[in-house]
Amino acid sequence: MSTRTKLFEDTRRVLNAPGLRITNQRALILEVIRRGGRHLDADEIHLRAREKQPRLSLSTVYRTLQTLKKLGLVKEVHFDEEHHHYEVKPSAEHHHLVCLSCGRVVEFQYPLARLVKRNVTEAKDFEITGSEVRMTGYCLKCRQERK
Amino acid sequence: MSTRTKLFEDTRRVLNAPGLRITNQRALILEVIRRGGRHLDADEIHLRAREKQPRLSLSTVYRTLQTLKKLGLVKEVHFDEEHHHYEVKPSAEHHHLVCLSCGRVVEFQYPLARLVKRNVTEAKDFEITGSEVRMTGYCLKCRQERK
DNA sequence: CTCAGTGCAAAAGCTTTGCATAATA
DNA sequence: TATTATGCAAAGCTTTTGCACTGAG
Repeated sequence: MSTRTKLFEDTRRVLNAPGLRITNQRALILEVIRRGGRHLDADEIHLRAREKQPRLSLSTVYRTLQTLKKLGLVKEVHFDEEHHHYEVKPSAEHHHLVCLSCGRVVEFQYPLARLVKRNVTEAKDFEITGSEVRMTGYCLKCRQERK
Repeated sequence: MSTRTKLFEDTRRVLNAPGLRITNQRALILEVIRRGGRHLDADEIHLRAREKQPRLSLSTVYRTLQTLKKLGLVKEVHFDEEHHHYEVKPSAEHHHLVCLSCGRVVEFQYPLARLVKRNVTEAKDFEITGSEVRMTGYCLKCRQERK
């Protein structure tokens, strides 16, 4: 089975919504997000995808990201300042530590949702579907360099 | 004591960093943020401030916001999609519920930081200075309207 | 009087959109 | 063949910056 076909098989599995078409671009973008480790932004995805498909446009990246978001396949996360980042939807709940000095993002697992959900749902009459915890501070390396 | 003088007294108390000057614009912007309830974005602040000082520019709003951020007087929070929002730095730790349907933001208090800090600091060698929890879901009103 | 702060306009990101063309189902 | 998706270029937004002028200290 060729790489290309395999990609398609894989993509078909996840992009099987009615009216949706499976294209090279989508397969590639999905692959990039999956391989790429976590927390890629649109530009980074574009960059990496273009290594294999140089004519792929940024707009397609954005449009695909929106599509994947609607399908619930990727999650948009909001780090510090600027633009959006995307990560494949994780199975285990995890959160982010952002270093204010070097910008590095570390993940940590902590089952907050369950803990908080019960309290909040009752107290605020809010049906919670997702949670994101972002803690800021300084990583070991930067703390050492400050000294 | 005139309103203007009172404003200045108040502003002086918080803007007393070396080299910083106290201006009408800063006093006004600070006032708007404080009165304005929570979660204003730059544009909204600009709008409200201009009711009293029509020539105040958006750039000044942005620059003041940066200044206040550096002074630790306001906090930048990241809601769902687009641009930044600002709130006066709260004394009590609180977090946000964002309704995916109507965009309403509800605050809730929950002493997460202490709880999580201990675990995370040790496990990840990360010195935590701030935390933000954003939970998404559907508020009571929107849930009722869906039915 | 000096230097920080302001307004204005222009620039600089990131993201979205319109339209003709290409590709999927 | 009927649509959906793409590429390109242009437009849209939010945010930042340069510069001459104003105003606080």
